[in-house]
Amino acid sequence: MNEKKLTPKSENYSEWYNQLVQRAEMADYAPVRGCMVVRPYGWSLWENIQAKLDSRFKATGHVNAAFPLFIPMSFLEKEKEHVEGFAPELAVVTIGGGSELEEPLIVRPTSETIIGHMYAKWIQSYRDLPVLINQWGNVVRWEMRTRLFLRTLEFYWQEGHTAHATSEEAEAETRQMLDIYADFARNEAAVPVIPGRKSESEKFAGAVRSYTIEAMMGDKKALQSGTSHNLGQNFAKAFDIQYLDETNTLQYCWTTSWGLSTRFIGAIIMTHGDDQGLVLPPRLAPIQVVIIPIFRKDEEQTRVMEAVKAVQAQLSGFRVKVDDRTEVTPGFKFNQWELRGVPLRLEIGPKDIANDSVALARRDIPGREGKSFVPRQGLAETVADMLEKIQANMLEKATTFRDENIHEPQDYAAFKEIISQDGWCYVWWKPNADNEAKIKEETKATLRCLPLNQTGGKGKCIFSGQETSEKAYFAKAY
RNA sequence: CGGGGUGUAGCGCAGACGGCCAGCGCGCCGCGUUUGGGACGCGGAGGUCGGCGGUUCAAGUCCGCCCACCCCGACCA
Repeated sequence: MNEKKLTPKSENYSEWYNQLVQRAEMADYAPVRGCMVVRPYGWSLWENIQAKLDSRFKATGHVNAAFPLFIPMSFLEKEKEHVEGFAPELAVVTIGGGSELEEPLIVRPTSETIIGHMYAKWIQSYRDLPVLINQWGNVVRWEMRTRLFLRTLEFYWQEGHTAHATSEEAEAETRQMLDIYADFARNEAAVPVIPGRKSESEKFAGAVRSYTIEAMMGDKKALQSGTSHNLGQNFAKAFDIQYLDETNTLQYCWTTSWGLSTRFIGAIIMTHGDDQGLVLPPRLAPIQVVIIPIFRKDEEQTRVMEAVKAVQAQLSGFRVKVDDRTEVTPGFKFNQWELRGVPLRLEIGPKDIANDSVALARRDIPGREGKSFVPRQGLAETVADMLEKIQANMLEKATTFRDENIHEPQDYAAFKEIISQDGWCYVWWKPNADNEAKIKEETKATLRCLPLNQTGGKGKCIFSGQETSEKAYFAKAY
């Protein structure tokens, strides 16, 4: 931890990740096993993620609310698959105020049940539909193995829960939210994702259909980065969420749920990070431009700091940080802000003042190539333009990397070979849970998704050889 | 829960055969010189050696039990 350089990605990827998260002050280990403290820099990134998602939710008619952390144990038991799926990872509260509770409370692992309970109260008529509510909160799942951001006992997320009059409407909502996640991932986080449907064995406990956005990390492992579920009438029936339709007939609602968590921060780190540290997409970066003043003598300091103030004012439209510490050298600051992934570094020294210019260094292009000297005139436009270029370049680089590592083997032997080298396989697939399990056992690869934009046509299933019209992605995953 | 490993200053570590004052690097604090790619000098602060018990004149050091964490497997956003 005290060495100056990070462990290189190529040497030990998970060590690189662990060091980076901590050294960049994104998060730290909490005193409780598997729990994390999200530090201000990490939380700031999360707030920007929240803002981008929340505005998309609002624009599509959703409203926010807050439901309780505690859920009666019995609620979970009302939906068979749901309880089976979550029972092993529940935290249960049995004592309150010093005395044994009549009914144990679970700390929510997700809120379908308690929200379903409330929807049953609130919904009476088709006129009450649809109900489109989102909640920002935390949930607890007692996981075996944990990693900062990727899998912690407690994590932060948003969970949307909607109720509709028809199956078609619920499916449309499920797909709409998946589209929103995909759009957010690509256009705000520069994380290229593949939207698709989960297989039966990978779907959410209690869902009819689950959709996912899958991303490829820097070690080529897949990360499920957001999910959207069509719950059909499963929860409506379990919780009596019913409405009277136009013909005065009692009907069960059709519900959905969709979530994206702080795990996505892990996706950003592992999609873009390099051996110098984080590389944050400009649209989400807590700090977009860091200004580093450079001076020797007091006289220089005065002049430089004046120029810094002026430049800062020019850049008031951006998230700017001036690093005016005098106890560390500029070189130290360069490294530190690169570690923390700030997209653009702006240097101002005596030479720049003489030239009426500033030096700009792009985080996405290391070294001299990424550095340029630009005039002070029109600096705001230059910076805006450069941030856009960085954002675009990051998406392009990540997309290229991903596509280079997706292969289309023609037989199972080739499939195994690719998986053993951590590549992704895009193959014809005839849905079959047993075969899926066998592949997982033999190769450790799981069916990541059946992508939404299928190439069409027919082919022979990579495993069973049966004719099929669907293709699937297989990969090792987090 | 099975297999392997580690607990000594904030972090990373060193401390033969037990021996008296527990050390090194980084970081931290003070002063001075520095400052365009991780500065340097001098002076400081900081420790229940994971816990409990045992052996011994004497225990980071040997023995036992416990605890915590890490890595590898079975579960997962």
